[in-house]
Amino acid sequence: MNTNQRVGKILGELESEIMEIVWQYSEPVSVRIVTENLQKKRKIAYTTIMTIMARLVDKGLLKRNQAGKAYSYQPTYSKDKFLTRISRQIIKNFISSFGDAAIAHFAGEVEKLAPEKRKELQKLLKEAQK
Amino acid sequence: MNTNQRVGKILGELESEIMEIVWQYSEPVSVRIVTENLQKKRKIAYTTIMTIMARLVDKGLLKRNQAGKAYSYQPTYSKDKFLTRISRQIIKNFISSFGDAAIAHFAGEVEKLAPEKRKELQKLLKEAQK
DNA sequence: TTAATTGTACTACAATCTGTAGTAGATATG
DNA sequence: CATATCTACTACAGATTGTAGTACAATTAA
Repeated sequence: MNTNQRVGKILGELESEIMEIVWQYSEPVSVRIVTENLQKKRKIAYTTIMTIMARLVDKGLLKRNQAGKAYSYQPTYSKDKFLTRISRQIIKNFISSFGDAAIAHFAGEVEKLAPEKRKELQKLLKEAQK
Repeated sequence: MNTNQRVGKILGELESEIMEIVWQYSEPVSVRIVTENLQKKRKIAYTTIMTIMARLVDKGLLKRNQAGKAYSYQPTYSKDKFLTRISRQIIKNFISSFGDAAIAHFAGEVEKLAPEKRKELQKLLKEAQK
């Protein structure tokens, strides 16, 4: 099946990478810092990062504050909270595209892909049942 | 949070609609039939449907056979199988973007969104555990 | 058999998203 | 003041999706 390569993608590749870096810091970060991080891996222009970070601000995923001359950026949501929200959206979309039955597939697949998480999931389910 | 409107979308809106229609038929369908179905809801050109169905063939989601003059289209995968595959891809993408922890969120969210599926999920988990 | 209908192939185009980055102008620093 | 740094603005290409027209082929109706 050749659905596009971005099936179920939430953010662009670079957007995700940047978010990961930002989440790694407990302090607000500058474009400079993110750029340095990314340039360890590959050549990429400062202004590219800047553009993407501005877009992440537009999307509400980053907040920024003036910090002297430069801006400093912070995640709007903790990674945890973000993942929760995003999961919810994905699942909602999924259901709204393909109906309620869709959900069982998620459960099944989550399960298969992370057998080591099984106990954790069961705990979650049990708790929810209370 | 304002991530784009297509967060976690698998197919385009129209693409999904068309797939749903095709899945509804046990027989292969023509573009004509799908068009008639969709036109009950809104004005849309025959050629539009045709284009999209050709794209779905490209993506491997539909197969087509010559049926007299026209083509007839069939889903490559049952809806069930499709959902399974797609779920898997989404989850993989999710994990590859956000790491292993991501998975627990899915579980949690699946759970919250479909409390009535809880037993079903538990059954799934139990079976998988054998 | 010719004309109308129907179907497909091909082409096109706009909007959106993403990655990529340059340039200009402002500001801070030496 | 000169240089470095930072942001704002602009640009652009490729992919995806929705939208549909046109041209040509084939089938069917008159």
